[in-house]
Amino acid sequence: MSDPSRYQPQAIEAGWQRAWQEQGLHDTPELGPGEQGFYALSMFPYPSGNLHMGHVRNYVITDVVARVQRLRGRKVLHPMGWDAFGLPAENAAIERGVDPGAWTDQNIASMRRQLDQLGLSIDWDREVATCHSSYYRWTQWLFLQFLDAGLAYRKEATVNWDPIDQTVLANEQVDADGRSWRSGALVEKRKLRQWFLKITDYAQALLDDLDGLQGWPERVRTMQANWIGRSTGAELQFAVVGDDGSTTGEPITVFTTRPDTIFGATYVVLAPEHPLVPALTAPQQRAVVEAFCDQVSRQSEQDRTAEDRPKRGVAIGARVRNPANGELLPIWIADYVLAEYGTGAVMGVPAHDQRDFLFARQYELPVQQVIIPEGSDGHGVGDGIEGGAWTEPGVLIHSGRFDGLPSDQAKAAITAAAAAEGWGHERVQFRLRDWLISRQRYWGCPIPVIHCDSCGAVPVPTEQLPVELPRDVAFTGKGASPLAQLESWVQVDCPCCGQPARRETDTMDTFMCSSWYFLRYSDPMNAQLPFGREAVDAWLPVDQYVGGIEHAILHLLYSRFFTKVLRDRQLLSCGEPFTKLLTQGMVQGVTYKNPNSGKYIPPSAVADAEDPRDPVSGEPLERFFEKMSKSKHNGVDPAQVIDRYGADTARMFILFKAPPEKDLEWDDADVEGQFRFLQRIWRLADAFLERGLSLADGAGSPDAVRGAMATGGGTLAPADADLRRAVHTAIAAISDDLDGDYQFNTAVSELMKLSNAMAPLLADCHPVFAAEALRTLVVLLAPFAPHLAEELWQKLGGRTSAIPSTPQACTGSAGPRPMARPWCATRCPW
RNA sequence: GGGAGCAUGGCGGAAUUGGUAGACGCAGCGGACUUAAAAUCCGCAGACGGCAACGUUGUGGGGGUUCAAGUCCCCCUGCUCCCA
Repeated sequence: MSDPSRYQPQAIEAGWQRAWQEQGLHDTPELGPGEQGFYALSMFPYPSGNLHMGHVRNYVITDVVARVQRLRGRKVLHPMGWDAFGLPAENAAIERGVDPGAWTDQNIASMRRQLDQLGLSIDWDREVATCHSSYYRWTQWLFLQFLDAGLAYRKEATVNWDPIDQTVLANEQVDADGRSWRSGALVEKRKLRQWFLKITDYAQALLDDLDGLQGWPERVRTMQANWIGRSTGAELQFAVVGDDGSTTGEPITVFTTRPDTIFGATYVVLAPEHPLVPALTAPQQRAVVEAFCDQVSRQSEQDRTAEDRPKRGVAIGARVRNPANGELLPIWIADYVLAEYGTGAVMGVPAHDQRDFLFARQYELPVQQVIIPEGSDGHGVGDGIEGGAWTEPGVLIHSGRFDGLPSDQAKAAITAAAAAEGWGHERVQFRLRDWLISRQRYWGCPIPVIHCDSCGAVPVPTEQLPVELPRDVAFTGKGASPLAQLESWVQVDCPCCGQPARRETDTMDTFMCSSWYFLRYSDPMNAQLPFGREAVDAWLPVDQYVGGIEHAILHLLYSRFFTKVLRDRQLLSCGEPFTKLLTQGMVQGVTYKNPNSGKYIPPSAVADAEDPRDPVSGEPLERFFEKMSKSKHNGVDPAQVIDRYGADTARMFILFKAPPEKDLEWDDADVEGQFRFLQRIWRLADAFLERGLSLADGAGSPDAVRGAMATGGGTLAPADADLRRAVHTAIAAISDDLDGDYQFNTAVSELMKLSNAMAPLLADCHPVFAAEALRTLVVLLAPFAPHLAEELWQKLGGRTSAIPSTPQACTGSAGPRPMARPWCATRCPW
């Protein structure tokens, strides 16, 4: 304990963190004209107040990337900030009466303290918090850009309402079970007038540019492509036919991806919300239709469209003419047709669409097969229609002049015929829908719009920004948003006509705030603009983005959309914000579960990990690894790990235990092992010093080694040769592990191999080569365990920081610049 | 149901991309040091057989291509993720 030569991280880490801070070592250097910097970015956290292991893994990975780039001589931007709007602050206000802003600022301060203990090389001068008006005035400014570009609009829509959080949600924020991504509540449908961003205008560009994102994981690109969901099909018009056989009024336009099956249509279905429904409904059907629409409005989208749910519908008592063959078909409305998708109307082809098939069987509608498998002779028509629809492509039958055509040709031919005859045209359809950004909550960025009876929705003039969130509001958790209840804030004069008007009381989806923060970091103090063109173009796109896979669609898609819009507004040059993306795996904790009771047992209550038993009943427990969570009692507190082993051990463990993109199983025994490894390095340095050697005055530098080699005539003693081989093998292997893919786990194992090889050789080898080995080990270690590397560098006689902040800083002869060379070396020419 | 991915010792994971499988670490075992323990150091370690040299076998299962397969191709099983 009192032995000063022992490795005691607690005694050294805080000091180095202070030294880096004081020397401004992690400040972002100015870029010269045309100079290429390196932008390393972690997804910024919500300031919950508690740092968890997932954060630690995220930021350590990015930190290593940033430190390696600095060692290689690049100018690095490595910022951090806070995704600080959101419901937890507002809920704290409702439950405990605290001010959401003050509550958030406290959490930021406390998380900042925890982050600082990790020794991250962050430029805190560029810190942003989305809830500060110095930031959100620009979120509002950008919203007005969207408005000006015609990309923000307001419409009445059936929206997802979260009954727990009392707000609407975007489609992306409702999961496959129809539950809120945040509260987990089953969302309800409500009709409200809401703000949307026209992300669909960029659907094609967002899809096309995925191909260029070769630095992204394949599966993220696939997920985005699926989400955008492009399909080519046709819009076909079915004329409505009156009782006397004449066509009347507006035709019904259906969207289909299978125009080749039009001869198999036996009915047409409208969404219950379709605008033509009231006009077309026959008087005798009106009551039943209205009852049905009312009932559907309470169903979730999932309930309506899932293939395995029963389909329900009613005929509305009107008919259309099939434009392909003139047949009269009944019009139905059904729950499985959605108003928001396509045209809100489909043609029912039960023979070749599974949902149509189930619907037709339910209501005994006719089935007409018009596609047969290729190579079939047409016998057994109707086969395969018994159990379900034949949905594969094939060859057309019962399709008049199109008989015999294969499906793909028939699609084109029928669409062409429709266009020529005026009853349809080709149509590209996207699954992606416009982004609903209104939220009926207080703790968010106010939408800078004023509603005037005579002028309509008027943008707040940019010189009046920010529209500040009022602080003197009452949080009841009931009724409308607190903003809507604050008349003194709501009442305002119209900027257009000066008449009394009312502020928009909705705030923005927090994903708006996080869709451009990476741009603000390039120019965080700018008081005239969200960012200057020069600054943003100098640093963007982000070279390496690191974050969780859970943002594969939401945040990453929205950010790409923002970037493209801002490029088209001439505010920046790049079309994609993130060149390379690393999605790190989860950090999992050891979990004990009683299989009989289903209860989770805290690891601290388990006496014997080899034979885990329920502390109360003595029943044997299941042991496995699962994402850390309070309810499973399997969380590990980063602060406790740092207190016990130091930040360097925590960093090394996280990097070594698994490749970065894979899930990581937190294991205390392995943490112990990492700590032992760092101790061995410490002892290695002690042994070196005990031999009376040092790294002062460039000892062991490439120049010194070259000199010794020349003097020795190029021949090496066996111990010297072995040592040099180990050193340069490690340099090559680690350089390789850090190029392209980040294989931190094998890089750390190479450090271990090097230290294992050095231990028995160091005593016998030539001082120059001993110095070379130790010097290399310390510098190779620096990005991973920066505090220890600094301490050893100083202890061994180095005078300045081992981690140069800028290329200029490493030109001094006493500095470690010569050591930066190992990162470039590939093979040792012995 | 559709799409993608994964499967290697007791465990986490390596394998220059077709070339000595199991690097590195954890756990384990043996030894040194110690009155003892901790710490540290040295050594062993896929499985089976053998005192040993060594032999056989071995990357979820089955088949194939190749001088050579953990790696490439086909089928099967199991798990994970995304979409329905």
